[in-house]
Amino acid sequence: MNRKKRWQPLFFYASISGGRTLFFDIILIDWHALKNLFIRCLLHNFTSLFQKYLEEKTELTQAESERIQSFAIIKKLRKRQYLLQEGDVWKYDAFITQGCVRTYTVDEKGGEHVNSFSIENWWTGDRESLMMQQPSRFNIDAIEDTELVLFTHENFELLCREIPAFNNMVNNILQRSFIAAQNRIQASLTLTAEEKYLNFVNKYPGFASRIPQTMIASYLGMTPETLSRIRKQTAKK
Amino acid sequence: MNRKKRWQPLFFYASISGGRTLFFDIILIDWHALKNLFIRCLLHNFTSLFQKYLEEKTELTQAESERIQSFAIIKKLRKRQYLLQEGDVWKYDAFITQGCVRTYTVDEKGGEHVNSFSIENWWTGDRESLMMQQPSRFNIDAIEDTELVLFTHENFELLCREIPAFNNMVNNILQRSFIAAQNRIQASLTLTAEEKYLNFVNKYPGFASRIPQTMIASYLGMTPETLSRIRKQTAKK
DNA sequence: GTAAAAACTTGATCTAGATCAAGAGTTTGA
DNA sequence: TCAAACTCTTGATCTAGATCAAGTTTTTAC
Repeated sequence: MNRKKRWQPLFFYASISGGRTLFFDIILIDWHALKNLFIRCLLHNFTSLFQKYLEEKTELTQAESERIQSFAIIKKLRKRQYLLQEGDVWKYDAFITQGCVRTYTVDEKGGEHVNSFSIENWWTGDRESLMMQQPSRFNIDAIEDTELVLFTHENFELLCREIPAFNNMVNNILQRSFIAAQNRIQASLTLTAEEKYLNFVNKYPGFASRIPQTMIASYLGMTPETLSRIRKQTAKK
Repeated sequence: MNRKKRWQPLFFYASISGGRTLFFDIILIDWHALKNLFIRCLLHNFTSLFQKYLEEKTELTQAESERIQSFAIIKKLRKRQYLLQEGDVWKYDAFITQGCVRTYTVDEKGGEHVNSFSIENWWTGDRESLMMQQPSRFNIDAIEDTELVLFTHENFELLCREIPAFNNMVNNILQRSFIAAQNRIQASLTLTAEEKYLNFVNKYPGFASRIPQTMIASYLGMTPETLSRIRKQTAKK
C-alpha cells in the first residue's frame, strides 16, 4: 500500500478504426485538484448538495423543503479561514456542502490538538458552546476551500419543532455522532499507534489522501514523526 | 488527600447539662454501606427517584407522567450481575434509580477496557446495538447492587412521539452525552496520566471512592499500577 | 520564476508509563 | 471462621512512542 503520489501521469490516446491505438501525449496531473474542479463544474448551485442530502435523509413536502431553504445562510471559506475561534460563542448549526474543516484546541504550549474533521455531507460546530451559550474552547478552520449552509440556532430549533421529519433527522445525526465518539474513545483506549492509523484509513477512506499528515497524527493522538514511520512500515507490507 | 479508609471510627457520646461530655463507645463503621442503607430506608418506592428525575427534567401533565410509568419495567441487579453481554442485541432504554454500572469491552488477550460508568440518575445501554439492531460489542454489569427502570425501545419511541417534553428530555440527554464524549476524547488526547486522574476526580467527585481503582485505571486508559503511584504522589501534595 | 515557508522523512536519544513480580490488605462464600 | 480470590501497593526493568535535530520535498505567495 504505497503512499499516493500527488502528481500522477495521465495518458492521452485515441483508438482508431482497425484496432490501432494512436498515442498523443502524457501529462502529469494532480488528481485531487481535478476531481474538485469537476465537482465544482457539476454543481451549478452548490446548495443542491444540501437539497440532495435532505431528500435522502428525510421525507419532506415541497413546502417544508422550501421553508428549510429559506432559513439557510450560505457561507464560503478560503483555505485556513476560521469558521469559529476559541473564545467566541458558536450560534449556528452548520452543514458542509463542499470542502473540509477541522475542529481543534490549542494548549498552553501552543500545540494543536485536532478533535475532529468534517467533510461534505457532514455537520460541524461546537455543540457545547451552542447549548450552554458559553465561549468555545475550540477553533474551527478550513483545510480546503469550503462551502457551508448555516442556520441560526433559533431558526434551527424552529424547524425542528415545525417539521417532525427534520427533527428526526437531527436526532439521528446526534445519535450517530455519539456512537462515533464512543467508538473513538474505545479505539484510543485499546489500540496501538499503528492500529489506530489502520483503523482510521479503513473507516474514513479518502480522508488520508486529503488531509495533511500532521493533522491526522494529531487527530490520532501521536506525533507526525510516529505517523510517518508507521506509514513507511505499513507501505512495505 | 489521603485514601479513604473503608472502615472508620464512629464515636457515641452524650452532652450532659453542665457542659460535661459522657463518652459511651467507639465502633468501626462502613460509611458507604450505612449511606446505602439510609437511602433504601428512605425510598419506600424505588421508582420514586425516577419520578423525581422526570419532574426535574421535564414538565409533564399527571396523565403523561402516568403513561410513562405504565411502560416502565423495574429491574434489580446484584453486584457483578450482567445487564448486557457481548454478542446480545440491546433492546432497551435504561435509567438507573440506585447503584452503579459499568460498560466495557474485552480484548482478545482477555483485558477489560472500561468505556463508561453510570450511576443513579443516569441512563445506560448500548446505543449502537439499539439503533442498528446488531450484536453488542460491550458488556454491562453492576458494580454495586443496582436498580433500574427499563423501557423497550418501541415503547420509548412511542413516548417520544406522544409526549414532546419527554422527547426534549431525551434529546437533551443525547446532546449532553455527546458533549461529554467529546470532552473525554479531548482529555485523552491532551492530558498526562496524572492530569487525567485529577480531571476525573474533579469532574466526578464521589465516583473515585465508590468504584474499584482497577476499573478507574482502565477507564482512564492506564494500568492499575500507574494509578496507584499517581494517587500516592498526589496524596503527598 | 523563485525565495520563503510548510510539510514530510529519517536518525539518535530519552522518558512516561507498561510489564513483570511479589507481598500486604480486603472481600467473599462455603 | 477460614481459605481462596480479589484488590492495592511497591520495586525493578523494559519499550512504544516522544523529543530533538537536520535534511528533503512540496506548497505558497510575491
